[in-house]
Amino acid sequence: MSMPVDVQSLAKRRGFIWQSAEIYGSLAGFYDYGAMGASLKRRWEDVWLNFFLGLNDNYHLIDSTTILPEASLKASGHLDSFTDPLVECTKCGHAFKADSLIEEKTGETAEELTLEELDAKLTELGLECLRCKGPLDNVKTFNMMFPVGVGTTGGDVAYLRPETAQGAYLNFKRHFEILRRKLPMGLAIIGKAYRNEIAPRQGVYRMRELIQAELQIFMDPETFDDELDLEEMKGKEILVQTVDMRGTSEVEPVTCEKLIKDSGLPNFFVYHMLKIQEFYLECMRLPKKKFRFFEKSEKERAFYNLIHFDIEVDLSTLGGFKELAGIHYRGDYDLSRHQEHSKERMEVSIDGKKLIPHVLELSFGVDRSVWALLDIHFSDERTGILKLPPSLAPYTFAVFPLMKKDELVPVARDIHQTLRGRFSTLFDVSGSIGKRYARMDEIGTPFCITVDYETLDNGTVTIRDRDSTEQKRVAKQELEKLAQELVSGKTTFKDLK
RNA sequence: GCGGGUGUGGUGUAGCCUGGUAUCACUCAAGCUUGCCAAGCUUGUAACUCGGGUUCAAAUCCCGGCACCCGCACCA
Repeated sequence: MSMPVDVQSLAKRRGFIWQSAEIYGSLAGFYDYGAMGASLKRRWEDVWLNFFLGLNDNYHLIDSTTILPEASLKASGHLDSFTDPLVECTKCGHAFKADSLIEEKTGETAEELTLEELDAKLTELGLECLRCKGPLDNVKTFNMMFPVGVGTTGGDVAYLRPETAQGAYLNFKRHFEILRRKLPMGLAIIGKAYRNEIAPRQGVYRMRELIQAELQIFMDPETFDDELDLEEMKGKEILVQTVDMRGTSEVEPVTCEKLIKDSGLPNFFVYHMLKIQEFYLECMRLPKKKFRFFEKSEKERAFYNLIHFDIEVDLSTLGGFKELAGIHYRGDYDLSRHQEHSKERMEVSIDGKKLIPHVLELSFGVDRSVWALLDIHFSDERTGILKLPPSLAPYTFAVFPLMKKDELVPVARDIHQTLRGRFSTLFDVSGSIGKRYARMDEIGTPFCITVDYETLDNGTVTIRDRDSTEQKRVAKQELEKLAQELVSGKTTFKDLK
């Protein structure tokens, strides 16, 4: 009777997310959000901001441009490290990284060579295609950043930002002044970033236009610990796989104390790991066994990261643990580089001590996290349910008259009117009551309020719980207060009489 | 980017080999009905990925674009 249900088709059918520009045949790696998806994403961002800005009074939301001048990206290292010199075989068309070919042959680094030098070197070494022995073409660059022509002649070279982080670094000096020269100082940006992926696949996992939520914490590594309530870490466990633990199949929870002792991680780093874990496990309600920190080895991580852990979640739609976020200790790399290239002083003075602040970066993929919510909370029991936490569901409440009858409909409409101003609420009369419950299950609405004949007698309505389908009766007058408590989590459905 | 496979209403599909009115289910909308978990009845909306070629005639055969899936490569 029921059709097969899966997350992908539900996401399209119910208005969460799908490929952009479908009617013209789309481009790979670009996605649009529908009404449900946009709402879910917005709520995720709100919860994120609330949680991470709440860590310190001196953490703030800012915004910055998505187009950046070339010089700033030269300084950040993206112009060089985001560009790969590629050389194609003229016969079979296979592409190789030119510098790797030379390095493999000679054992010497070829990273510094210009295109012409690479060409000359390839000829000198008589290198040919590794696959078919065909002759190689000239070396070309492939840049992961999207170039933008600025101005009428397009003469000013600029790029779409490959990460939001730079916006915080470029504005560091001004914010430090505005926010009264205190450390730590946190600058959060939620916005688009762009990467011209060669072959984006796996749905929203690798997008060319993506949304990042990043918090750059500028701090003095020697005093940062003093700002934190390190007591919170006592006895708490982190789900982590360090480089040393690779190969073991299970992710072992490790206490914060042990992680600090064994891995030599700074207190402040582990403290923020704990906070990120709390965010995913409690705010997003991910199950423990599907969550882990995954340490990147020196080879795997970006050169500027001193310490780098990915936050990975086990997603059935993507076939295993996938990176959703990262926590990176970037040292003073970014500000030093910008000081060097821009000639602007990034050094600050705190209590007589001069330093270039270090950066702890908390970086989140918003699209990936939203997708993870769908993946994790989707269940095909009944006819498809999204068991989203109430704080994230697109609609928090739905109000129904039991039947399309003149005596029930206006009462239900009244209730909808009183709730809709403060909560995301849907009113629906169409179809049987069961069908309306099922529709709400599919988009994750946690609570349905139904007006029935008993409402006319004694002024009570039923509240139905999405996950258990249980119903409880409450007085109409108490709905608004109760709604507030259910949303905030102060009261759960189980607490109701 | 390379090799292979695939592309049909909103969703999931039949039809393609062997060219001739596009199947079925659910969804959605309207009406009737309905005292609590996708009930029933009636009516309706709605599709061959795009472009070119072959043919009297193309969803079907051929070529190309785009997208998706798998493998390789890529993913600071």
